[in-house]
Amino acid sequence: MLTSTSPIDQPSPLSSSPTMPANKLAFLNSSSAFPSSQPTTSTVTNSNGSGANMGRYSPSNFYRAAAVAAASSESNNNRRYMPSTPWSKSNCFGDNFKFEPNSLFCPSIDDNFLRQAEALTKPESSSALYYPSPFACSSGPATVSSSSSSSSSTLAYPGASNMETHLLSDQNSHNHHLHHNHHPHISSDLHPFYQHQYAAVAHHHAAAAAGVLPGMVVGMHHHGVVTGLMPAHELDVDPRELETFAERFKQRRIKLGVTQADVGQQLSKLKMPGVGSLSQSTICRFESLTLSHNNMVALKPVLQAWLEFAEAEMRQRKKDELNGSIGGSSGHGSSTGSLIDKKRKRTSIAAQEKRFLESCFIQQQRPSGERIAQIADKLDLKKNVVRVWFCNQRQKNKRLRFAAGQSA
DNA sequence: ATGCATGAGGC
DNA sequence: CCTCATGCATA
Repeated sequence: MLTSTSPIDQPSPLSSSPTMPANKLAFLNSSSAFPSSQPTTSTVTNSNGSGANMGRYSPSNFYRAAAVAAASSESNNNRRYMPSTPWSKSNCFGDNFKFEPNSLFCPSIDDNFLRQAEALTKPESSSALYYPSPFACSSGPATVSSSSSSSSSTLAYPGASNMETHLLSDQNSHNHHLHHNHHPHISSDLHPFYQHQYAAVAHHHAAAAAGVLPGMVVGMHHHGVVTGLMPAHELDVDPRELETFAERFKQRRIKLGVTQADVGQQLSKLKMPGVGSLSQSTICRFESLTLSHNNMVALKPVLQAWLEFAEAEMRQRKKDELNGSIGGSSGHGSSTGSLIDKKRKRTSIAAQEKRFLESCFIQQQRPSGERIAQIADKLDLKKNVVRVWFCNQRQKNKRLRFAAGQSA
């Protein structure tokens, strides 16, 4: 009763063809008997109460508008947006670029699809054909085994080694010039494959002339997201500026002795219209520039406001102390820890499965529901898990990397 | 810092 | 069922 089944959790119509789970993973077991052939969190029993008091934001049209506008802006070719509108379902490139001639007629093609993905997961097979990346075949098979830690999924691709990812950032002409080494892994987050896609997508489709003009102030809001104070033209925001700000923000934040989580919480104190609190995750992502451009742009003024607020506060405090005023007054303590919280469990997809998924992704970034079901079936994962994985993968793929080719 | 997840809004 | 912003949970 209490457990509300997640709405997206569908019974997967395709699973009507019960296949033996044992067979499904045969390809995985063949080479190495991996400990847990199943996701560590076998079932997503959670259903989480979606935090009764958790304010959850939703995307605003605001962002969208900007994204679309970005798509039509020639001066911003370097932005890696994926304008949702233009290529939502069928796009000439980037999305479904699988070159199967008659994939719709042959029933065995699907099988072929999975076989391909399977092949790609095997170190021996250098089917680099499916890697549009220039580095695709630069380094041999090897690397796959290094992903045993299951945490570095993005590097798990066959042939995606540190060296390559390094090259990758170079290709982007994005050499962390000013900022130092704090996040060595950030620039190596994207697989060459992804980069390529982006490059390809970036230059076309200016056709979708957005109805959003730079300068128009979309004051609309739905529930409580950041609304009124965003610059009406995100497009004018230079990625370099964001990068600089993010870096500086982090430094000053640290100087203030405030954690990312603190920032998130204190944000609500600002009482900015439509601005509540944010999570540590978001602050972290902001600082590391791992949010979408629009998201960065939207959050920047908010965080900037906080920064100024916090610094002003600190100055004030220091002043007070110098005046020999009454200090302290930072008492607090009562915090009842509710242990009866129902925690949501995170499914952990094993490295092997991830590799398979990644291979599938290479063939098709937006697999159909049926395909997803097949994959899920093969990996013995819930369809929804696979679906979400693809969604996240796409999103990750789209994730911004600022300062790329911003030399002009 | 990041993987898997939720949910709103949109086709 | 997608995208996008965002968060919990965790490595």
